[in-house]
Amino acid sequence: MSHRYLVLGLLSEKPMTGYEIKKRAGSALKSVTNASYGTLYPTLHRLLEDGAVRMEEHIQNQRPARKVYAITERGQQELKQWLQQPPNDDQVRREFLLKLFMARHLEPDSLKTLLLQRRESSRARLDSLERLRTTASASTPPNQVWVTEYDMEMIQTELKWLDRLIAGIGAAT
Amino acid sequence: MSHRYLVLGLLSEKPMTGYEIKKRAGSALKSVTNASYGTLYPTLHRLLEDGAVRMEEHIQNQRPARKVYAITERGQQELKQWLQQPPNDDQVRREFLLKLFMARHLEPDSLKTLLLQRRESSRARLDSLERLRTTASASTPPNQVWVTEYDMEMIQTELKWLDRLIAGIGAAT
DNA sequence: ATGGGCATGTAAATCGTTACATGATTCT
DNA sequence: AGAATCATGTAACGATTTACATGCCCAT
Repeated sequence: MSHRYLVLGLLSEKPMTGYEIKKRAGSALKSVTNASYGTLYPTLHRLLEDGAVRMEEHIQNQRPARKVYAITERGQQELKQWLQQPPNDDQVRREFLLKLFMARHLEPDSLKTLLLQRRESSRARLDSLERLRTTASASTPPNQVWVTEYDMEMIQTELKWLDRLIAGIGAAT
Repeated sequence: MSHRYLVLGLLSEKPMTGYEIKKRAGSALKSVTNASYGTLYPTLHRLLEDGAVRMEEHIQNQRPARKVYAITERGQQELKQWLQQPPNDDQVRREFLLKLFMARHLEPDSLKTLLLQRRESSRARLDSLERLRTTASASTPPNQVWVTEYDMEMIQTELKWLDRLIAGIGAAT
């Protein structure tokens, strides 16, 4: 039940709506999880039941009310306790790598397409991280910057590796 | 249903038992998935039903029979078709990074422990990859080597990043 | 003798995605 | 005019883990 702590952690920064949590999870924490609304909203409801968060409804006309969630004392405590435990191992599911692993069943052209598309999306991700970084105010906690740096370095390493591969298969043709 | 293709792909190398598939998935393909027996065995049964694999039982005394699975023509075809499709995005769940992101709620000592333990397990993983690499026979397909190189470079990048962080928080004390 | 590796599997519970439903506002 | 963003949520389905069940063989 790790999304519980994702949500709790984001709310410990500042009160937010479900929608905002999703956005933030999808930018700064993209390498941590890919949670969808179908996970996030029920998690929020559960947290509310358990008294780990509190909710304030801001009614607007003709639109769904913004439900702003804030962490409670109980929630803070639960979060801190969870933080003490050693983290579980990373879980991954990488179809791209799996396909590469089986590339021997692939035409050279399809392989090249696979690699080029990966490079494209990695580049895009790197750009968005760069934007995130320059946007970050001076008040951004250093530990959050560390995570962004981690992501950027990983992607840069991947890009170099991709470029080498692409050059390699190009030469072999 | 991506484990279907993981299994199919491994069986396209050579016939194997469920147990062997698990081992191989846990070494060469650790960065692709962390499938457990509870996923792998039912996947194998399903594949058999669908005629994508065939099974041969090798009875031994006093032990469960080894069930050796091999890919069929149908399976080959299905695998190739899947390979043509563009891969889904990577899915990740990284508690370690999430905890780091929230490290402001953590005592300096706990933070240091978190980082040191991560370094330890990353080192172990790097060692096992190095062993995998030196063990790899000359007949190992190049694309499989690429995946191992990918993993190694990622982990090396992570280790450098970890060392920097650890030095940084050490200095701050 | 103790632990690790070999070797199979199932059932319950949880977890998560996808697709759907709804609709105003603001930017291009 | 059309696309994107804001904003909530549910239901059905599918995927996965965890825990359980069983037991021999081999090396230290």
